[in-house]
Parts: sequence; C-alpha cells; structure tokens
Amino acid sequence: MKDIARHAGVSQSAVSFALNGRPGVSEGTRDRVRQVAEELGWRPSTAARQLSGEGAATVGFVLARPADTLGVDSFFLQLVSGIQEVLAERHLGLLFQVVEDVDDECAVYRRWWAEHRVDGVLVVDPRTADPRPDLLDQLGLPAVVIGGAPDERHPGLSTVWADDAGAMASVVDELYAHGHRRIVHIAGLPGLAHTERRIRTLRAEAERRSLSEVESVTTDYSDAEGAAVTRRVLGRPAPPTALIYDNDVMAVAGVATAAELGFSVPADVSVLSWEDSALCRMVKPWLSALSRDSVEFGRTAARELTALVDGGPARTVRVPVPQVIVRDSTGAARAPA
Amino acid sequence: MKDIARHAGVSQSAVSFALNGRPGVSEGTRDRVRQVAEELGWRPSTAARQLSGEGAATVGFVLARPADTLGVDSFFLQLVSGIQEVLAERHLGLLFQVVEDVDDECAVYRRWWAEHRVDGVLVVDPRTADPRPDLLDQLGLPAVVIGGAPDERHPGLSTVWADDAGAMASVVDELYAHGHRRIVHIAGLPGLAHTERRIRTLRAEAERRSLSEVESVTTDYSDAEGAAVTRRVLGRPAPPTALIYDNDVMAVAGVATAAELGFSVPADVSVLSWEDSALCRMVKPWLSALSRDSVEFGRTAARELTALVDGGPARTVRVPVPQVIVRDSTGAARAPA
DNA sequence: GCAAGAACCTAATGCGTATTAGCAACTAAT
DNA sequence: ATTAGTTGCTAATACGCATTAGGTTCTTGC
Repeated sequence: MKDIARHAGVSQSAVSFALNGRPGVSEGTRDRVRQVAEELGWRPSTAARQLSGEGAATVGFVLARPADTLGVDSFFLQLVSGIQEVLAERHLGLLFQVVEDVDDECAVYRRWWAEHRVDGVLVVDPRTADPRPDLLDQLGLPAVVIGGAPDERHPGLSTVWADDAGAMASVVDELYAHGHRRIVHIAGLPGLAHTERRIRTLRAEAERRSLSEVESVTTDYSDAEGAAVTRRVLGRPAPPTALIYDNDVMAVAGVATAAELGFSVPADVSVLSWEDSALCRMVKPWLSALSRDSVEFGRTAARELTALVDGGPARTVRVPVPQVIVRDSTGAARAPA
Repeated sequence: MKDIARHAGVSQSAVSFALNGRPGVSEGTRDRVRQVAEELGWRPSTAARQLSGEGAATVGFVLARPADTLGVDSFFLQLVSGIQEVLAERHLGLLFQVVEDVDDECAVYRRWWAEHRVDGVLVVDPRTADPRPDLLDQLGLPAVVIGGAPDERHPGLSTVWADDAGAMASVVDELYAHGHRRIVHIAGLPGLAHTERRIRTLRAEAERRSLSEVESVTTDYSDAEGAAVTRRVLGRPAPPTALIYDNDVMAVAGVATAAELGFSVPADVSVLSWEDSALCRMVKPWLSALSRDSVEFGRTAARELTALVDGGPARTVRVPVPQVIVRDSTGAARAPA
C-alpha cells in the first residue's frame, strides 16, 4: 500500500479509503488508486487485515479418521466441493486437517481458535456422547454440525441435518410392503449419531409391526466387514430377505458375497445401499440406493457457517430427506417355500 | 503476551525471549513466564507472527476438477492424509481448494501468494503444456509438483514422481511373456503428463517388439467411458487379449462390460488396473493392479515442500516404482484358435 | 466579506508479535 | 581501581492494514 500511495501521489490512508470503498476520497483519486493497485497486482495481506480487526477469512474442517479408513468414500469430497463453492464466493479459505480421533480433533480446534487461525469450523460425523459441541460452546468458536440431530443443549451451534429416521421409516415401509419380514441392517460405526438414529428407528419400526427378525449390526464401514457380516447372516437357517447397507462400499461387497453363497439378487435377497455413487452402477445388478445431494449439503452447511461468522443467529436447518433410487437390487421377497 | 508480561512482572520483550528460547532472560524468569503462559492458555497469533517476518505457517493444495468427477477416488484422500502427517508435526496448516480448471487454479495461486496466505503449494495432475510451473517460477512461490516427470526447465520447483514409464515397460514385458500380442490401454485424461508418459512408453515398447495391435485410448476416467471403450474394442473381429485401465473405476466397469459381452476374465481377456484400492477386491475376479503407496507419496511431497519453504534447494525425488499385485484378473493369453 | 460547513486529504495510532537498540548492575581482567 | 565485558532486563521499532482524529481548501449562506 505504501507503494501504491507513492505511485498515486497520495497518503496511505487515502489508498485504504479508496480501495475499501470508504468515503473521504474523490472519485478521481479512487479510480487512480484502483488502477495503480491493479497494475502493481496488489492484494491485501490477510495477516495484516486480521491483525486490524477483521477475521481470519478462513474456516476449518477436520476429518477424524484413521488413514486407512479414508479409502473409497465419495461423500466427503462432494461435501467439501459444495462447501468450497460457497466459500470461494466470499474468498474464504478452507483449512483442512486429517486426524486420528476425536480427541485430536478437539486439540486442533483449541489450537486453531487460540491462534486465531479460523473464524469458524465445520464439524462432521457427530457422535453420541460427543465432546465437541461442549468444547466449541465453551470456546465460543462458531461452528456448524453436519449430520447431527437438532441439539437444543447447544444453542450456539448451528446444525444441518438430514432426516435419517424418516428415511429409515419409509425404507422399512417399502420393504414391508414388498413382503420382507427378515431384514438385516449392516450399519456403520457404532457411536456415530446417525448410525444410532438409524438403528433406533429400525428397531422402533420393527416393533411397531411385531417383526422379530429385524436387526442392526455395526461395522467399520469397510468392504471386509460388510462382506463378513453378509456371509454370517446369509448363512443362517432362515436368512434375511433384505439387507440395508449403511454405505455403498459395504453394499457392493455384500452383493459379491451373496453371489458367492449362491444367493441371487434381488430374487433371493434384496440389497439397498444407504449411499449412492458411481459404485452402485458398477456392479451387476445395479444397486438401489438412498441418494442425497452431498454437494448441496455442503453448500448449505457453508452458508450457515458464514452466516454464523457474520454474527447471525445459530439455526437448525434440515436438508431434503434422502430419496430411494430404485434400481435392480431390490424387489419383492421370495414367497416362503 | 501483554497479560503474561503483567502477570509475570516483566516486559513483553522478556516474554517473547522466554517463550521463543532466545537468550537475554534468566532461566528462572523463563520458567515463570512459561508457566504463566500455560495457565493463560496462550498461543501466538499466527497473523501477528506472520506480520513480523515469519511465514504463513500454511501450505496450499488445489484440486482442479469439476465437482462430478470428484466421485470415487481413493488416491487423493490418501495423498492428503500422508501430506497431513508431515505437516502436522510442524504445525503447518493445509489450505485446500477445489476449482474447476487449471486457469482457476492459477488464479488461486496468484491470490494466495499475493495475500501471503501460504508459504508454498503442492501441485497435482501435471500436464503437458502446463501453465503452472511457469507461473510458480515467475511468482517465486515455492512448490512441489506431484507426479510429474523431472523438469529441468524449472529449477526452482521440486518434483516428486513415480516412474510410470518404467512400470509400463515392465507391465508390457510381463504381458508379452504371457503371450499377449493385442493390448489396449484405456488411458486417463489426455493432457495429463502421466497419461502421455504411459502412452508414449506403451507405443515404444510395442514398436520394439513389432506389435501392431497395441494402442492407447484416452478417456475421462469415468466408469461410463471405461465401459464404452471396453465394449468397442472387445467387439472387434480380433479383440485384444489384455486391457490396461488407468484407474480402478474404469477397470471395474471394464470387467463388468466384458462379462456382459460373454468374455471371461482372465481366460478370454486379462485386465489390469493402474490403481489399487478396495474396489479391486470388490469384484469377481479380483483385479490385478499396480499398487503404490499413496500415503507415503504424500509424506514425501510434504517433506520436500517443507524443505523448500525452509530455504532448501529444489530437488527431484523418485518414489518407488508401482508394483504389480497379481490377483485373479490376469493370466496367459488364450492360444490362437 | 466572513463564518459555517462540506469535501478531500494527511498524520497518527493500534492490532500482537519479533527484533534491535539501549541501559543498568554486576563480574572479570588489567 | 578502572576498564571491558557479560548478564538480564526494558524501551522502541517494524510488519501491513484499518481507523480515528486532525487539517486544509473549497463551497455555501447570510
């Protein structure tokens, strides 16, 4: 800015006024200053800006996953892609970090906030008994929880969520209508809030219909566990007629395993993936799946966070319920022999 | 720091000396200051630090991909995971951005550097006729190119690369030894440096052996194009006996397509994936694949970047050649009828 | 023709840290 | 006993920007 001032023959203050659209400088001078700034390729130093009161112009995103679990997962890249779209408009940066577990994640939040590195954070994979909302509340770090249930205990946090429970209920409705009575839900990580929500809802729906042979089994989301559980439950004397997998990776592994065991999909067993992706159309039969717009999910979350950072109120917004895309892996239950 | 100084009864300078391990303060005072800082939960403001000469303590990573291409790709998350491991040790942040194309990517580099937001960047997906190395050279922005060939035209840039050409040569060796004479390489995006390297090497190897029915076809890496190309080449009067796919997604799509067309893998046609992931073990037969350690790739790149940022010389380091993991999708060519 | 006000600009200050220069008290060497 | 050197600290300054308080000229109203 000193250089610009010199080139334009004015003071640094005038330059600041001119470039920030403040009054106190004539239009002629303003244009001249702008032009010089342009020529010099000037951009304000974020550090200096931040030091004089502005925010860090950055939001944080922490992914707490062991490196080897990071494998095939289209959800996060799409989510991030949507987040970026919104952040880019406002020239906000995204500080990204991968850590091992939630404790490390908390440590990262503490550090980021103490160092004034971020203006807010996006929190994913909310859990039951999650230490993060308390911490964020205590720190006063603006945050949007992605995928959690509405949480009235932390009025400072925004929440963006999809109605997993409603989706599960309608899935069960559908399966029941097609004659399915024995259903196994190959769930994701225990402890994740949405895993527990789905499990609870499934149990409730089963009880409502007095179905005794309906259950959920938790896994680590890996193809290996997906296959193992599939093998186990299909090996029973009265195997399930419908399998609900909490992600696409396990669903694909499950279909392969079913085929090995001589089960035909969907004639012998229906398969539904709770995550839609290219994967679902890469196996035969194509997998029916619950589809959500992850990119839009990210956009919504980012919008909420920017609103929060700008001093807006915390809100709880619901994104559309995931829709079942019926492909070739689901059908009516085989009539009992 | 003002608070710490007050609590400890010394000047701010003393606090700075004490906390940064500088001489000019007694051990007693140093300990006292440290303790007060600890109690107050003090962490230096990165903005202020940066303003007084330190770097931004951040490196940048731009992914230039349309949102819908981001789908199933394990490579990047693993790469980033490795990068993070190294950066976390030194408390460096990773500023991440997804953009549409290389031009946008260049704009991001300009802005980041002008705003002093990053100390260096990691560049992925190098291309033929890539504008980025020139730009980075011109800007003086420290950078590590990941996956490019050694580039003596830009001595300021570090390069971390795998020997694709060597890997392709050995793959052809292997296939030739097993009797394959008609080989189709379903390549990735034209314009990507490693795509072109593989294509060139394949052609050279074919010429060396006077094989006329060897070719490469470029694609957009999608399962759709992978399937389409597979369908086309297997429909020929003399279909290839070996298919090399530049990623796992296309390989899987290719196997499914081959099965549809009545080709048995590997009896009628061998399939090799140039990317290993859980996907390769999710289809039958399990796919033989070229495997590389993407996490270690990321670590290496991050290490080179930190060295560069610390003022070290630019280097060109080679990571181990990808190894062929032989599974069930490759075998001897069927003897000509 | 003079005061009041507006328009345009400059000077000065602060943000939180690192660093340099300076200063006092004490120690070692001549 | 005086000087030179060392130790342990404080004061002052810079970093790049935003902002607030001043200051000059120009215009307007009576």
